Amino acid sequence: MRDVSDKKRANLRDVAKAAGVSVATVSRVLNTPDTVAPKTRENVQRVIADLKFMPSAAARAINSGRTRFVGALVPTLDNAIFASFLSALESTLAAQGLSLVVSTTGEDPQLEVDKARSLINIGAEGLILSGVAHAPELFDLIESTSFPTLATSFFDPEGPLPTIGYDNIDAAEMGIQYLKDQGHRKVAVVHGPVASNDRTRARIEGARSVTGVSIEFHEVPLSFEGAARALDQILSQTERPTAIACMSDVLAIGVLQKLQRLGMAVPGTFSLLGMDDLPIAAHTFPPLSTVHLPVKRMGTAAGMAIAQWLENGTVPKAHRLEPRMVVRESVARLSD
Amino acid sequence: MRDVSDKKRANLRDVAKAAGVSVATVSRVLNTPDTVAPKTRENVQRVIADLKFMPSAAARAINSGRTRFVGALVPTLDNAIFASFLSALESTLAAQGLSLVVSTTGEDPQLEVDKARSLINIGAEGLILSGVAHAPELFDLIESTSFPTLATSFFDPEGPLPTIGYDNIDAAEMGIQYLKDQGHRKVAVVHGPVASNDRTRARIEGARSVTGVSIEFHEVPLSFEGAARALDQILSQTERPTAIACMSDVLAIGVLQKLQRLGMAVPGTFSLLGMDDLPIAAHTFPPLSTVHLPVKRMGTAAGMAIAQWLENGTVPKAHRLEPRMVVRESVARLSD
DNA sequence: CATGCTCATGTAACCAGTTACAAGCGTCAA
DNA sequence: TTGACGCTTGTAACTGGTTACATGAGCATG
Repeated sequence: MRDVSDKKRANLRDVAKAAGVSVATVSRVLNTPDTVAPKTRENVQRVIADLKFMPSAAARAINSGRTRFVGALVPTLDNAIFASFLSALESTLAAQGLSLVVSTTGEDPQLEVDKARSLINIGAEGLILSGVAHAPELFDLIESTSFPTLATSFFDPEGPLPTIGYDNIDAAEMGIQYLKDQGHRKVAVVHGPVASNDRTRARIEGARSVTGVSIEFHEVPLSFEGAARALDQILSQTERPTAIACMSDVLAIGVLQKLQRLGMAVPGTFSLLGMDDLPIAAHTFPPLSTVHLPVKRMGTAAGMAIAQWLENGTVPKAHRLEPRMVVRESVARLSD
Repeated sequence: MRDVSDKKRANLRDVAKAAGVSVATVSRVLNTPDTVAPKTRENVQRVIADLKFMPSAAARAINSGRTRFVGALVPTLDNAIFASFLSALESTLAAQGLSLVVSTTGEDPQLEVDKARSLINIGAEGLILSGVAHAPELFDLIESTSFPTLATSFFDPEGPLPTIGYDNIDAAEMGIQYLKDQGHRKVAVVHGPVASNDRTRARIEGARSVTGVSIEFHEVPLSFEGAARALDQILSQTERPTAIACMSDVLAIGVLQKLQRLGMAVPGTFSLLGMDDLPIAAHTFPPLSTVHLPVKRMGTAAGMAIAQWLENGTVPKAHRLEPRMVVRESVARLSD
């Protein structure tokens, strides 16, 4: 009998009674310890320890209006690029006393809206979106509640939301321009699904913007299998490109492995360019030349920005992170 | 002026007033709509929509005692094996109406305790641990509060916590036994840090348990760089092994890439075996033979188990998932 | 026409905290 | 001795929901 009642988590009143003080005093010991007399304080603290009392976060939240957690929406965790981003984001938030709730959307705008709504419902104080052609309903939701929301993985100073990210057009242009500088005039671009993915669309636009290079586009699922399929398409053509530019390292690595299996040399037969700069890119054979996207810094910046926003109400300005061309050994210099 | 007051999120009382009903009726419309007269219900629902009312999760939690989220502690998000696990876990939880709060511990037992405490503090209903030599304090914390906690990434029917995972001893044994069956008698085992990582220790034990094979161990950081370093060690020896068994695919891929860079054939010069079966393992060149660890199923199982636990109070039984030898092309059959 | 029942709704207590305000107490100066 | 002040503590209202219980209307039945 006693055991059962003992099981229930102790609350403020229990502590107050056991310590022979009022609930206010206990609350003060927790929040403003220096306003209570040392003797009382120590007594209360002992009782708290004895009863293993933990204040209910929900009850606190109801008063302060602060839940101290933010939600992040990412398309998937299965691509290292997002995992890497979240990893940096989580550490940064943790250092600010905030927790991170993760939801995956699978690039589905409707699912994104639902999950966003759900995150807000359960009390997230802010939202961090990443890289999806967000459904208009989502903007309505965010705007109507003026909910602290940050968009990442792209940069757009004009957009309705503050963005922290890189310019995907630039990134792709930088990669293709590099290929051009190395003498490539015919390039195959391999990219993931375009539907409901504005980052990919921007990259295509960036690739197109480079003049003097003839480009063909291959849209495939964003996976190793997809990459292999793209390569099949490329090989089946009569007039082959000299370089393959992949809009994601996952695709580049898929292409690379398939080429090796076919016994085709990189950069001998094809030059190969990636984008993202996943950790593995430095360790492939040959090491992959790729456009580095600063996702770690993006995670840190997003974490800091949202923390500031929640703490001081300072709405972050759009924050642009520069992609960087990382030259390794997968692209050959073509002499004319 | 009006704008400012409009900004405040509407609450139950506001809705009740605007709809000309009592708070109880509004609450009923939300929770048990069929106990409210259709006319009233529709009226209230319209007002709710007008005011964009969203019930506060905190206030609900305070009554029901349920926050509807669970915490997961993983060493890192930068290894695909954990990201993959979390991905499955998150989908499963979402389907059960639960959210997932992610914390990373970097294999640091003290940090794990801190983060666990913090997760419980902020109201997590359950905890999912994975693969770390958990500090004794953590057990005290969990046991003293009989907090719903699940351990994953290993299997131990005797342990203090319900476990859902594979037997790491078995997994390693299976891999080394396979090498033995293929005629290998001298094997280099490459593994990550042993300190505060009981899974790695178990794998070493499993490798040792195979008789008739001479094994040397190489402990390195769990990264591509670490793998390269291990290979350097192996190559510097006078009597080289015929096979390299890596206790993680990350290491295996690191070794593979380094071997390629050195122009050494796999499985010609060395046979190579991995563990985890990351998606990329099927796409390396040559495709990597590896011990498949069912992390996706583990994520799903853990999600279901904790949901059941919270819903019905059914404490899950230890749940064993079988590793599986995946034979691809990186291990050569040695004739005697 | 009175009684009993069901159905819809309202009142108020309750959850576990925070906090404005009041009050008790001791100390010191006038 | 009295009043002012500061320090510590307690009372009770408040946060935003849920829900036990009470109330009252509408209808069928005796």
